Amino acid sequence: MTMKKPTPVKGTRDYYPADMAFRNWLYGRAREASRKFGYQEFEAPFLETLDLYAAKSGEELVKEQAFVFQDRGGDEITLRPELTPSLARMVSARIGQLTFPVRWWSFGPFWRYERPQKGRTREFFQWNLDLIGVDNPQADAEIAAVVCEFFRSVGLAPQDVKLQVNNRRLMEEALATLGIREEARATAFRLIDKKEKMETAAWEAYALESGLSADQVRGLQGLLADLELWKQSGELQEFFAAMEALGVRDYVEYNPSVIRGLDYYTGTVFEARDAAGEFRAILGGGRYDNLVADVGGGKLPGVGFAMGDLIIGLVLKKSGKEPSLRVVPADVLVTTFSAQERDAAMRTAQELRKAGIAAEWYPSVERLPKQLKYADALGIPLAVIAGPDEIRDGKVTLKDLTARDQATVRAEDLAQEIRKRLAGRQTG
RNA sequence: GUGGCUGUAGCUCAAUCGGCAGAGCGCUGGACUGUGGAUCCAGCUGUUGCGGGUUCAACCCCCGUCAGCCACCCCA
Repeated sequence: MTMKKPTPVKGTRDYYPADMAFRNWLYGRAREASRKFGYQEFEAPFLETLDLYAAKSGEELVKEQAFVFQDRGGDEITLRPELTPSLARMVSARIGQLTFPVRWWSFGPFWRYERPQKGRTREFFQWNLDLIGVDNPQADAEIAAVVCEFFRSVGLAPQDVKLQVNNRRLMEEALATLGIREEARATAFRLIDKKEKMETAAWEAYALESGLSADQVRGLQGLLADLELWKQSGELQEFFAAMEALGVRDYVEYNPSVIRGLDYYTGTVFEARDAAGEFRAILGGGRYDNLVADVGGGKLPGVGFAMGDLIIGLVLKKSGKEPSLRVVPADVLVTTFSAQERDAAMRTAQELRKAGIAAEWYPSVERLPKQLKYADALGIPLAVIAGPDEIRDGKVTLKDLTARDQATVRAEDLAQEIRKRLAGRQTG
């Protein structure tokens, strides 16, 4: 009985070795930026109870977009759609033992039940980084500076990407002066979030429909056009000054229409975008001063961000900064000359491994050209050839596929000869 | 959840008005029996996503279905 060709689960991605190499590279860059600022790596469960997210992450995210199912005991379980609530839970559980401030980061998979499209899948990876226990604008700036350090390390300059910053407290005060009450704040935030995504006329109609007066709509438009609005916020003034001190002021800019979708943000909010504005936000984050308390911990302020692996990949590709990564780890292919030399070839490969060299052995007897083509196709730079002539003399031939030359050396000198070749390559 | 586009060889894609299903790349072999990337020659590969319908005849038109992509929504 033949099975119908199985299809992958909608919205998941297969990581073939080349994809895995990119993911690992991204992980490495994130780890390096995190490490430089003293952040510690942690991981949370991929499964959480549904109520952890209830009324914290945003209605839509939990009710519409979380993977939820019942376990065999009947409990409502969700595949985590984001990390911050888990982080808040973990911190809250050890609030008496941890040394504050806490600087933690993580890189792992998340799931959202959405319709897949460009830059969005149902299963994706996120880099999360959070600073908990400090509530000043300098802490916000440090978080932003980690982002900038990351961008710099992957080759994205301030002219390629911008960190756009705003502050919810500032916007709340500004809304109040327009006579927009607290009850209407969520609506107003939504309007702010929409402003840059809609045509002006459509946005105005939508705003009026949402219950704002014509005056309020005009006032809101005025706010969103005011790039100097941040000067009315002491927090943002300090934030930008701190970015200056950290030497990354050129990566950030004020944008009054950045507000972020998650409900738990309380102060500074930011998102990074490509300069051309072609893609969605590369990452988003901000200050959440009530979240730890909301999951039953004490009052603990926090600030952090999350970066998905998809958009950053698209931006890097678009800007030509995609790394060229070697997928094949082997530095040398030990060829099998014929059945008579097969055991000798296996021994040679094993000797190289003992010497710390990544060596592939060609696992069947084939014509030499085919074996060398294999090495070429995989990008293995060196090949070892040992036929009857070499073996009789206790020698092997080391072929450099890149330099297009070869030398016959004594078998016991092979590892050293290979190291010499590889060293010359890496410095060059 | 709503709307649009697309499914043809391993990959990228062609196929005129409905009239024998093709090319490039790749792969295999050879030119070259102990030496790779170039070149040349030869060769292999198909349930045209799947199911039904219309027709003398369907990759092409119609209906359904599945999958992928894109946009909305939301967000990393």
